[in-house]
Amino acid sequence: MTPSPAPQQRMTKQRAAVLEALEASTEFRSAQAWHDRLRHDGSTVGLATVYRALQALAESGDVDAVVTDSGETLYRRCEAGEEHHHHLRCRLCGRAEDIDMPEFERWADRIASQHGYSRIDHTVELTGVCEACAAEGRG
Amino acid sequence: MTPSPAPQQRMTKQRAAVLEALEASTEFRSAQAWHDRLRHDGSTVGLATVYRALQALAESGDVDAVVTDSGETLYRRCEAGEEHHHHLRCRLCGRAEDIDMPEFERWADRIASQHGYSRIDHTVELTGVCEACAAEGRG
DNA sequence: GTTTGTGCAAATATTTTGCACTTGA
DNA sequence: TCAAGTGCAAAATATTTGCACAAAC
Repeated sequence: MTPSPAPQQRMTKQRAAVLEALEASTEFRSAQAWHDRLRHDGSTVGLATVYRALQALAESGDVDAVVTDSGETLYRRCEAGEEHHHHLRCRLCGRAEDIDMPEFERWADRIASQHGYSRIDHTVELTGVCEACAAEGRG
Repeated sequence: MTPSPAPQQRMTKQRAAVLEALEASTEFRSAQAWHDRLRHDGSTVGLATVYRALQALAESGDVDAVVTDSGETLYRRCEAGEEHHHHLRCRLCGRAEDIDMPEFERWADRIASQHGYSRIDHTVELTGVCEACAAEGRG
């Protein structure tokens, strides 16, 4: 019965580095990719630590996490205190736009109740090819 | 430059068993779960074969595949020749309903073009707790 | 000083692949 | 016949965990 009111997170050098990396980009990247980037930037942080940090941040809502079709989990920093929102992500370069869809939220709730479902959650991911990537003829 | 016009699939005992299992349920299950069920039902089919079969079926559009938050891929039979559709899935028992959302498709395309994205694809997964599970007070 | 975080390596979990053998069309 | 399918075991990929040590508060 330990109360643990709000699991305090200590600000370590490693965690700061992860946050800094997240701040420096708006792209969704896998834990491994963030780790690579950190190592390239001179950090000696361990892979497991990056996983643990991203996990903690995702749990506290400070980063967005999405799962790709291949089962990889991608992370991206989340605008502070932002409302629940969705993403339009370029599947080639990882760039992502935030999009709002208030109509959808209402619609989802309605459909769910019609089918007798409660405690609804939803995942919406739009992926495509952004203008820059399309211009380069990639893909 | 082999033409390979339409990759013919042979109907083997194993593949038939997989299809039969899929037909007997409307729930989303992981490849491993389908394999377990097949073994329980007396089949001696191998795990790799189940993976290969589900993969082939998903590719040909005969089964629906979704990826969970934890990265597992779930499969379910797909109504023959059905249009693109989405699911409302119970995260406790795996039951799922098919839902239609023509408005959403149009809306997604519009949003995407507004941001300059092309070749749009989307993932929409609604999850919740179905009436039966809620009644049992699970979760 | 005690609790939380870290690095490493080993463990897990899921899915894929190489290969010799079998089988459906 | 013979290309496609299968089983097994090993590989690949992605992530988690145990543990001794270090650092934060």
